[in-house]
This record gives sequence, C-alpha cells and structure tokens, in this order.
Amino acid sequence: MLNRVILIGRLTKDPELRYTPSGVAVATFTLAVNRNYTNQQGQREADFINIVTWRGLAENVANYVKKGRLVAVEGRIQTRNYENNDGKRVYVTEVVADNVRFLESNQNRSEFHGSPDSKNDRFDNDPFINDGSPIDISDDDLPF
Amino acid sequence: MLNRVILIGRLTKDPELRYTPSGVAVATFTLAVNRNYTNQQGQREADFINIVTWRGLAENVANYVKKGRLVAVEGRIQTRNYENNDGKRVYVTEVVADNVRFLESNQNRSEFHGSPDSKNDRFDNDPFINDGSPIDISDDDLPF
Amino acid sequence: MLNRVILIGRLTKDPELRYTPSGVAVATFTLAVNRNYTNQQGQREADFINIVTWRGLAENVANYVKKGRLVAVEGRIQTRNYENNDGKRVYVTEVVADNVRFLESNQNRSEFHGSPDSKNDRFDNDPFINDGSPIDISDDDLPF
Amino acid sequence: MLNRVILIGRLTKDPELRYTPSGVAVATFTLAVNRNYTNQQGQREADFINIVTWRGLAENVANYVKKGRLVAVEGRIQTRNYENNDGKRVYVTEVVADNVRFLESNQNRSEFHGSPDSKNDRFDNDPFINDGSPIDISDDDLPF
DNA sequence: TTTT
DNA sequence: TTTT
Repeated sequence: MLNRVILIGRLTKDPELRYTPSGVAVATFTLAVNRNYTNQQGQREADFINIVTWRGLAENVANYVKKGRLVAVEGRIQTRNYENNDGKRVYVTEVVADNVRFLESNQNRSEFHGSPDSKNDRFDNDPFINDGSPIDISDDDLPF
Repeated sequence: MLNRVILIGRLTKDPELRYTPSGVAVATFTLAVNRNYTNQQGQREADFINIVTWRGLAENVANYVKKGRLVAVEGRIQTRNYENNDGKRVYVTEVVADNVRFLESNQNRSEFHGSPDSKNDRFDNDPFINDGSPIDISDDDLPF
Repeated sequence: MLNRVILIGRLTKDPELRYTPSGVAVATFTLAVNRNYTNQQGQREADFINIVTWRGLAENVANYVKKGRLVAVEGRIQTRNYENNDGKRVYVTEVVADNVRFLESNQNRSEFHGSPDSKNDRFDNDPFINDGSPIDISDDDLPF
Repeated sequence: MLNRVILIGRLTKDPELRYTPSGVAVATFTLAVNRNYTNQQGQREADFINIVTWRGLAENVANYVKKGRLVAVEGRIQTRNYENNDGKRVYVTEVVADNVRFLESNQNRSEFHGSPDSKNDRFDNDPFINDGSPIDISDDDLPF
C-alpha cells in the first residue's frame, strides 16, 4: 500500500542518537510544523511530530541538524505499541524518515558549525541527506 | 509550514460518525496500510492509522465507505493531547483528511449498496469525495 | 531538493518496453488522471501524464499492467530536451516512477492473466511493485 | 483521481504576472529543482519545472517571490495542448500550484524588500501563501 | 496520440 | 481495538 508523508518544520530540540543492541544507529527528534491558520485566540498553533531515522541518515541528522533549524522530511507513518511499566499498552504513531533536507544556509547561524570551512559544510548550495536509495541514473541515449 | 500525507489502505471497521456540540459532523476510522515487506516470520505487517474527517466529507465517508474497502486518503498529520480519567496526559497523532477516494468498483461488493441504481452510486466511473476546496477552473484563453 | 509526485489514474494504452544500447530496460506509458470537476460543457477532463520506469520495475510494469488498469504511481518530475529532425529543440516533462501499485483485483479482469493460478499472481492481497529501494527493517528492541 | 506534487527549488527568474481577458490574475515561473546526484561529468543537474498560480496566490507570488529564492510548491500536474503558429500541436506539462511557501528569511537578502518593515513582511516567522482553501478548524470539544 |  |  502507499504511505507517504512530507513535512517542513523546525526541530524542537537537538536530535537524540542511540544504537540498537545490534549496533544500528537511530536518531529521533520532534518537528514543530506550524499550521496555516491562527486559533480563536489569534495564536498560531503547531503539530509536534516525532521523527525516526536509521543508519547513515541517523548519523548525519545527529551531526548536522540542531534545535530550531528548518528541515524538510520525507517518510512514512509508522504505528507500533508496547507495554509500559504499569502493564498498559501504549500506542505510538511516528514518521520514519528516508530523506531529511536542510533548508537554511549556515552563514546566519554561526553557532551551528564550529568552523566556517565550506569544504566540510554538507549544506552549502544544495544540502541534503538521505538514506541511500539507489540512484536512478537515466541512460544518455534513451530508446524513446 | 508544509504537512502532507497520502495513504492507500483498507478500513479496519466501519467509520464512526459523531457530531460536536455545535452540530458539526466528524467521522473517524482506522486505515490498515500494509507495509511493503514481510517481517522475520514471513508475515506482512501493517500500520494502523487513525483518520478524522469533518463536515460533508465526514457524512460522505459514513454513508459510502465500509470496513474492508480500499481507499486513498489525502490530508495532514495532527497532534493533540488531553487529560484522561486518571489525570494523565494522553498524546494523540492522527491524520485529518481533506480528500478520501474510493478505489473499488461496486460490482463485486454486493453488500455495499442496497440497490444497483447507478444514479445513486457516487463511485461509478471516477468516484471521489473531498471537503469542498475551491475548484481551480483554468480560464479558456490563457494569457501565456 | 525535494521532488515528489503521487498519481492515481488509468493507462491509456499498454506500456511500451524498450532497452537502452547498454541493455537497461525502460517501460513507458501514459496515465489518464481524471480531474475532480467537470468543465463548462459538463464533461470530466483528464490530465495525460507520461510515466517512465526503469530496470526491474519496467519489466514488472510491462508484464503485469495493461491498458485501462487503475494504478498508483510514486515518482519525481523530470525535464529534458533534445533536438528533433527539423533541428528544433523539444522540451519534455515526464514522471520517473520508483513505485507503481496495482489497484484492482484480477477476478473481474479475466483477460489480464492467462491463468487464474494465484501463485503467479503478483497482485493478490497486497499487490505492489517498486524499484528495489532498501527496506527499512526496524530493529526489534528499539533503544527508545 | 489523485494528482499531487510537492517540490522544493529556486526560481530561475522573477515570476510573470498576467491577466486573462476576464481579469483573473495568473503568475507563472520556472522552478529549478536540483537532483540528488551528480552526472558522469560530476555536475549536479536540475529539473526545470513550469509552475502556474491563479488569483490571489498569483498576486502574492508576483509581489513577494523573486529570482533565486527558495520555495516549496504544492500542486497538481496539468497537461494541455494548443496549435502553434506553424499549425503544429504543442503539448505542455506544468504544475498548477495551490500553495507556495517561502523558505528563506529576509535578513540576508537585502535586495528583496525595499524596507525592513517587518509589519509588511509576509515571510517573517512562518511565511506562507496559499490559494485560500477552507480552513479546517477543529472543534474544541471533540466528540471522540 | 488518450483511460473508466 | 485492527484490513485483504
């Protein structure tokens, strides 16, 4: 079946990087996605969406993305459930990202990278990080 | 910010139609969205995603869509929280749909509509129901 | 940058399967995607969108999808241009699909598969074909 | 049928604003959407996608978005055709946007707005402009 | 050049 | 609490 999510928002905190017992990297963070309207009290509200990323993407996210930064996230909705300490079943809905794109240049965020060395700056020009899906290189001489 | 979800799956039950105190229709249902792979035990797993629809779309969903039917849902992720009876805060993540599209013809689901009257059949040919967004009628003589 | 397209529509013809000089399979077809409204003359109009698929997905599409069938397509918009026989530059916009999902069961389309052998039927239950992106298997014991 | 496109890219030129004979505003621009990979010559390539916006959204785009700016576009693919001066039929594929989101703050683009008056600055904080679809205000006391 |  |  089809399950596709695209979000643009800001991280509410720095991502948390953890590892599974078998050593696989997992990074989690929450994205604040402002709604397009204001409520009766005239305030803009937001949805706070939990994001999970795996492996190389997790490590990139942990290294390069920080609290407050604007990112675009592509992924799918995942649901799971577990028993908590009180023996109650807890239901979780989150987004598993396969693509996280950084949407701000670094000039105006000096706290972000220690050095202004643009060779080490993954986000110059067209910054993006994904989970390494196979690249669809089109053949030069198309048969159509 | 941008917040867009597209899902294809099957309803786990008939939708539930309710009304707010002010009389606005709300229909809710759960969509089972099968994943594209099988787990270690060789079973296909699914995500169970809660969907909310409002107003006319809610009434259409309640009238025309039933347990087991295949639908496409377009919407956005919404998060909210409330205090439960134990005084604990419960966090909810669900999809607010603005478009629900019915993906099966009715010939092979005789229990669905009482009568085969195609004039009353919203899902003949190109069945779809949405929440009434303004139609983008393009002008016949474009200035470009 | 982000470039994502999701379509549901019907094939206007059988797909065409070709091979590049280096032997890579390419299948092309046109999707008729009906619009959600009728024009001034009361007729429903459609967009006719050209789809390109590569490699294994191309071969699956060529084998299993036929004219008139309803499919969901996920992909990205691609633009390219070439010089035609008159020496004029032609600009092409098409969708490169990485996922094509079949949305109809086969019972009611007897011409589709020669035999009702369900072992050869890719579209039983949860039919789908994609281009082989890496599967996101979540670890059983999550560190969060 | 379903037809959804989400793009992030930069305008190749300032938008062009025109009016239909009946006085409806139309703005058009081209979005350069960089691909996620580099070609054999090590260069990053882009898709150049034509965007059309109507009415209020057209006027907002024309007023606030300029060449080189980063935007997110939501819309649908539209195909149309017309006869050119040589009597040949020309086929056009473009994206009709219903939402254009501005993704850069204005501090670092002094040429953008004549004045730094933040009260007139549509893009402070959560900048976005859409085509005025009905807002989905959820009721405060949900019946579920 | 278009599908149900 | 889950669909085919």
